[in-house]
Amino acid sequence: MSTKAERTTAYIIETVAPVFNKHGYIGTSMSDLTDATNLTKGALYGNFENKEALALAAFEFNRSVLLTAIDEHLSIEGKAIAKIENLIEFYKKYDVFTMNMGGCPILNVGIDAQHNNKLLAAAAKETIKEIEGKIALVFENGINNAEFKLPVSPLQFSKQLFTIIQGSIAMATITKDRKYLLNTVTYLDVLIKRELK
Amino acid sequence: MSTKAERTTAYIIETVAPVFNKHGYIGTSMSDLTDATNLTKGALYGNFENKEALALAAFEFNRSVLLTAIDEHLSIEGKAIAKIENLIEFYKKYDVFTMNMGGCPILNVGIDAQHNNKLLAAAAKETIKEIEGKIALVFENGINNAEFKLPVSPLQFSKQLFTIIQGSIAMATITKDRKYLLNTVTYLDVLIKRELK
DNA sequence: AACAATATATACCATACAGTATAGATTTTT
DNA sequence: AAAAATCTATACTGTATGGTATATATTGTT
Repeated sequence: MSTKAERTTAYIIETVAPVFNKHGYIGTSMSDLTDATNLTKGALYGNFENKEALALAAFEFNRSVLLTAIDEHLSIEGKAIAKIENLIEFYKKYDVFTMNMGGCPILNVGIDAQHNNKLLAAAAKETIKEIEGKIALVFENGINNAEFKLPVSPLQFSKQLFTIIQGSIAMATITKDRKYLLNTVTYLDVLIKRELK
Repeated sequence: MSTKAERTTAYIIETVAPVFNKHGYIGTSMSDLTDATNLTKGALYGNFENKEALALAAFEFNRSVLLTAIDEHLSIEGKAIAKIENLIEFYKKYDVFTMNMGGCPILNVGIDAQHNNKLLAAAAKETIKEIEGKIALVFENGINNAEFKLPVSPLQFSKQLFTIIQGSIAMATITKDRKYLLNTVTYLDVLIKRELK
């Protein structure tokens, strides 16, 4: 069983994660965090070196939740196309999924941290690479199993797929209109079926 | 001719615009602005009511520059398809275009202001609507002139086009890799030619 | 149960923040 | 060129910021 301190650290991270994700690195103050956690500064600074370490742990937490969900949707039994379709279905409800974490962590941190925190910005960039790689792997398997052919390399196709997904997330976020997710991602489904021959 | 005060106000706006666009509403301090403008707080508060008014004027400025460029690219002589292609060509070099303003104002402000400033968030949302409308109008003209048919309504098609564009902007921004712009927007060109029948 | 180790609360830094009052400088108008 | 109007610099609020020192509580260990 985990020690009390470990549980406190975990509690801080998961409580603080949506606050950072919503208000950004600079937009989140230490008192926002003491308010959210009902802990004092002493507790926070006892478990984390500084605000930056807290923000990094918070992003790492959201990132992990997201990557786990993506892995789950890509690892269902069946053909590669089914896996991709399953992932697209996941992104159709992405707004609901990211509700608790306060929006898409990649987009929020990636944009917010761009000129405010190098480590966070690098972490967001790295997460994109990771997801693209996971999707590319599925395409690669599909090709190797003679399921389909692609007009471009698996990684390139994966990048373009994820770009469109991230576009629909950005638009849905900024306009607060989930139709962007539904429509664009539905369109994606049609597109992929046409492209994979 | 414009008065001195008007010129100062204009100077403040254009100087302050990229600072706000890069560092966000909360991430930008009044001393950042006095540094950038080489003016004192007295000058800034003499020309603007408060920080929020400055941020709104700054966004309005960037938005206007962007909309003017879009208008220009959509109003060339020729068929609707040529206009759309011209717009896509513009977005291929969007990173260069937005360099001076510190990145895409719609994306930056739209994400940054989401949980930090309602007026700015609303302004970003409104700008998206405006651009979508402009693009939709071109599609509408193309249909009316019997240039092509669309699988969905002009506005819907415009929304999907702009979503993909904004996706490539988001990805290029977060990963600091302009290939996302080049590749995705090139892909868009192929896609449109196939879709417009 | 007692002790050592650790975690948290409190009180406190120095600094930075948005915003203001006002005096002095600069425009604009006459 | 003088007067009125306007703009800008300076000095100053009160508050909030991230971070720290230390005393007190709470754990984990024997």
